[in-house]
Amino acid sequence: MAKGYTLIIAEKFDAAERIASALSLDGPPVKKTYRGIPYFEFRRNGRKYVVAAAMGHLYTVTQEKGGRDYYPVFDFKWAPRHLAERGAKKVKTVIAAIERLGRKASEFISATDYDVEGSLIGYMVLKYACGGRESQAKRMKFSTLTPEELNEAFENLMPRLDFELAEAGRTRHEVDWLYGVNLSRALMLSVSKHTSKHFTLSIGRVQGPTLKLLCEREYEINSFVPTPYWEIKAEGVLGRKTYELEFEQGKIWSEAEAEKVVSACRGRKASIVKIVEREVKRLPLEPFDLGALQREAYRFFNFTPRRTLDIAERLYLNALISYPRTSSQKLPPTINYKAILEGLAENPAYREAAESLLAQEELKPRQGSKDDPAHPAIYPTGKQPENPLSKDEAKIYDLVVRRFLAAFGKPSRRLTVKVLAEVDGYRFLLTGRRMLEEGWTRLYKPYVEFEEKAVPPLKEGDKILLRKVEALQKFTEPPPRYNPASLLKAMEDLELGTKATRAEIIETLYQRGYITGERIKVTDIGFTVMEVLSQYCPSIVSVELTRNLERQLNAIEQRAGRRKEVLVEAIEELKPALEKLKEAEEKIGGKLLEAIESENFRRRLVGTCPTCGTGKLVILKSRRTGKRFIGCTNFFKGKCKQAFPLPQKGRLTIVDKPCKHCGWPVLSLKLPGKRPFNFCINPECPSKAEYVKVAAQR
DNA sequence: GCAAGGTC
Repeated sequence: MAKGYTLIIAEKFDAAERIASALSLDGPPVKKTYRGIPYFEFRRNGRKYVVAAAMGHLYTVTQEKGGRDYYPVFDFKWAPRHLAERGAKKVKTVIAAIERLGRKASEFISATDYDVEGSLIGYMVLKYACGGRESQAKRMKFSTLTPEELNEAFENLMPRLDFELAEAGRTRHEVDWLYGVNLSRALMLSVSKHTSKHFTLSIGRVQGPTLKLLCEREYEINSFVPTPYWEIKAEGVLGRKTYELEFEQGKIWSEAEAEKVVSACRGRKASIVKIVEREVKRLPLEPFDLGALQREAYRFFNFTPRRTLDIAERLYLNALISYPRTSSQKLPPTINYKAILEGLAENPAYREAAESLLAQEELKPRQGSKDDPAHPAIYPTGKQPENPLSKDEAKIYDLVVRRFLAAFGKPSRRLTVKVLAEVDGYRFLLTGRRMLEEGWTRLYKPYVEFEEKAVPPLKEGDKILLRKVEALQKFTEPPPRYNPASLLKAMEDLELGTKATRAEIIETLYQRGYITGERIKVTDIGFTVMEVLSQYCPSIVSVELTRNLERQLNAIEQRAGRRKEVLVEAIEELKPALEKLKEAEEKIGGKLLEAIESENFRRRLVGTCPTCGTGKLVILKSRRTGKRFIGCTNFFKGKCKQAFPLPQKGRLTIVDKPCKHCGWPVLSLKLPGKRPFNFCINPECPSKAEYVKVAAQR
């Protein structure tokens, strides 16, 4: 065997630690650091091994040369990430550490996640940080970071890197860069034709179709014509009891028809013609993948997907939960169910539930169908927190723990009863539901909602008096607006973005000013961007671009396609589109700037002035002092002097709903690292008196 | 000041 040691490259620090622990046969590996970057050493069968960790992608695609003020730009190169992106300082040290460790190594193994991006991470590290060792390196192939699998992968090393996967990954980066950078610049530079101020605009393979989804929903809502319909409700009396009945057919589309039913049934006796009892068994909910955790956290705590990911990341780094960026819904036995439950049982909040599960004959969790090449579903590790958790962390932790506990629960059983009452051929429905056996739902409380509805003690042949029968006019409603959680789900369903990037891409759309509000509305800027791209480069706003790219990457993985051809195709598509965009630059920029300015005004618009009643209250900046305040637009006409002071620091947004105490406009202040704070602009607002009182009592 | 994808 060659002199020197074998260097194993992992995708991230946590994986490096697990790999070293799993492969080290005699005793735990030794943790060392180089300039603060940790790595591991161990021996196995007499040979020395060093495990170093990348930090995700250490290399990225960037412009070959030149500035950012022109397009088209088709020349790119791969470079260390700290040279290409701001805020990637740590990457420099990580690369330096791997370079240093690689110098004395005689053999190399890539042990990054076995997928397109992981294979590329390993390939780039071996090529650029290890002095061109990509052709000599071997590959560990595993699907979870369990000791068994890692040992198996190590004993059966692939003799070479998975170049095909890496090649596909490289192509993905490059195509995204070509489309994203060129089209984003086309948008921005068109605006620069009209103003010296800078406005950041962007578009890309994922942003495009996501924005389109929102625009289409907005069109549906705007063009929606409410149609009237009637619902019939009846109040039935039998003995001393009254029951609420619904017309079995549901919606009635004509008033005359509704009236006919009412007059035919009101005051009549209906006979119970049928009673259907059904027992419904429900399995526990699937274990959490990231998207499901983000949706539940939005539903119960109103956390945005991004906030949930941040919190989950912290819990993971504190070793309280497993890796959160997973798309798996599976809990493999190797995570050791029993040990985790025993750990959780040490926490009084979970003791009873955990012990009841440990007392079961068998621990067999519900498994979902979704899987992930590198990680299991999200689960608690069973470790006790060393420091008290923040309020937000405690919420997400509790949700993860209870979901995990629930996965081991028995199915819930509930009874639904449908009673059909008939008069003159018209049928009414009476429903009830009752929990027979709580099963897993008891373990998932308070995150399950089940409303019991008394089951009527009726039998066939009973006569029930329809004392009151009413037709209620209603109107059909447009589809609801997306919120951050439902948009995330839509992206998942369309396979736009990845589990780790979806939340961030939604945030980007907000930051660019394309969308606004929790119930997401598309702004003028968003619509204009969509309009421009639909006209000049429709592929960028189409899900088909992603589908097509997936097909091409698959072909590359199968050695049936070539990276070069894919890039040429992308450039051939982009070139004419960019030329036309440039020709129309003047016009496009004018439209965009107009939209940006109207959106900027809308964002500063607080509401109608309560003092003069005609002016608008707007957030303004004093020319003299540079301080921001709220002023009335009638000030400039010399008609109104109303003004309110504002906090000078933090990001201000205007809240849709007026103050519930006084009805005045409410602003939201977001200071870095803090939660948004809402306040009403009325200095005399009763809520403030309350606040002052509470503060005084402290 | 531009993408999307890893990870912190």
